[in-house]
Amino acid sequence: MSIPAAIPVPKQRMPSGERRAAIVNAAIKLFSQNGFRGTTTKQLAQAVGVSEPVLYMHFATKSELYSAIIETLAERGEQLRSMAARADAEKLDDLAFFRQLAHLLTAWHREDPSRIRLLLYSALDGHELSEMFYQRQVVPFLEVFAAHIRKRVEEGAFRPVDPLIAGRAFCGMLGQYVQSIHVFGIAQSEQEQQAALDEMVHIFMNGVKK
Amino acid sequence: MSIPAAIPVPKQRMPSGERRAAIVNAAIKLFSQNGFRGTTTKQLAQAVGVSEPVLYMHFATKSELYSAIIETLAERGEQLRSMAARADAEKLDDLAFFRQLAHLLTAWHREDPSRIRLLLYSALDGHELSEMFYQRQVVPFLEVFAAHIRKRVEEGAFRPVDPLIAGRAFCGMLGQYVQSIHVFGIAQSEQEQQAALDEMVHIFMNGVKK
DNA sequence: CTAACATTAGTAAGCACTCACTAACATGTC
DNA sequence: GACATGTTAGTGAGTGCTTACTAATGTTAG
Repeated sequence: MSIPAAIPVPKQRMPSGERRAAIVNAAIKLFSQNGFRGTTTKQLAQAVGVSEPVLYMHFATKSELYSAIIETLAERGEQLRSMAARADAEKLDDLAFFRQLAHLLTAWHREDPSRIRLLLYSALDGHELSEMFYQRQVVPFLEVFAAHIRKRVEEGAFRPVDPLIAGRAFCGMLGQYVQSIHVFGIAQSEQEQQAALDEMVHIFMNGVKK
Repeated sequence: MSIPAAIPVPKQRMPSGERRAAIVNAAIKLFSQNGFRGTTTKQLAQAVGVSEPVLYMHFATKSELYSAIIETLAERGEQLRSMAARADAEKLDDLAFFRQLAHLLTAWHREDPSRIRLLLYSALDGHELSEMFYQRQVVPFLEVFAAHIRKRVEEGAFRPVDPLIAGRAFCGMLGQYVQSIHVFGIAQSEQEQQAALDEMVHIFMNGVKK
C-alpha cells in the first residue's frame, strides 16, 4: 500500500518570500494576542517552525518586524475602504447603506480580530507607525461614510449635521461595540449582535434624517 | 554660618500606608504610559524615589502590584457612577441630562487619561481583574443611562428602543471619541470637542425620541 | 558546485526578585 | 531629658534566569 504522493509534508525549506510572509503572519497572530513585548523571538520562531536566526535573516531587529506587520495590516485596511466605497456606489437607500456598512465593519473584525487588537496595542505603545495604521485603517472608512452624509445633507434629506462628526458618531457606536466583543470579551450571540447593529443603525438614521 | 532649619528635605522615611499609596500612584502613571511589561521595577523604584526592595516590602510580586492598581482604579470608578446617578436625580430634561452625562464622561477622562489607557492595557493583556475593572468602570455608567432610557420609553417619550443597546450606542459614540483623543492622539481643541459632543448628543436624542 | 536556507550553540545585557545589613523612629525606664 | 530596646523603613550589591541577537557551521535545491 503505497502512500499517496500528495501528503503535504510541511515544507522545511521555503523560498525567501514565502518564509517572510509566514513570519509576518505568525507575528500578527502572536503580537495581537500577547503584545509586542509579551512575545519572545523564541515563541515566534517556534510558531513559524524555524529557529530564531531565520527571523533575523528577514528582519534585522524585532521592532523592524513590528513595523512590517503594521504596514502589512495597514495595506490590508485598504480593502475595507474599497468595500465601503463599493457599497456607496450601489446607490442603496440610506437604511440599506448604513446596514451594509455596519455589517462590513463587524464582519471585518470578526473575520480577523487581530486587526483591532494590534491597532490598540500599537497606539498604546506609541509606535511610530501607529498613526499611519489609524490613518489607513480607520479614517478611510470614516471618510466614505462622511461623504455620503455630506451628500444627503446637501440634498436636504438629512439635518445639517457636521458630516465628519456624524461619521465619528456612527463608527464610534459600532467600533466600541466591536471592541467590547473582541477586546473586552463581552459575549454576544449572532442574533444579539444583529439586533444591536440594527438598533444602532436605526437610532443613527432617525438621528440625522429630517 | 548655620544652615536654616526649615529646608524641606523630601521626606526620606514614610509611614507604610503613605509609601504604599505613593507606589500605587507611580505605578498607575508608568503602567498607563508604557504598559505592565514595558515598565521595569527599576524605573518604578526611581519614580517613587526609593530602592527596588522597598517595592517588594509592599507587594510580593510585580503582578500583585498590577492587581492592586486595577483594584484602586476600579474603586475610583464608583465615583463616576455616583456622579451619573446624581445627574439622573436632578430631573433635568432629556437634552440637559444627556449633555450632562457626555460632559461627565469626557471630563472624567480628560482629568486622568491613565484610566482609559489602563483599562485597555489590562483588557489586551487578559488580566484576571480586567473584567472586574470593566464591570465597575464601564457598566455602572451604562446602567444609569439605560435606566433613564427605559423610563422614558415607558413614559412614551422615546421610541421603544432596547435601553441597553441604546446605552451602548451612546456610550460608544462618546467612548470612541474620547479614546481617539487619549489613545490615538487625535488633536481636538476645546471648542471642537464641545461641538462634537453637542452634535452627538443631538443625533442620539433625535434618534431615540418619538 | 554553490548559493541560499537553515541550525546549533552560544553571548552580553536586562529582568524580577533577594540577602545581609543599616538608619530612623517609638516607647518605656530611670 | 537621656538612654537602652524593639520595630519599622530603608539600602547596596548581588542572584539566577530570560531576552534579543549572533558567529560558526551544516544541508539541500537547482
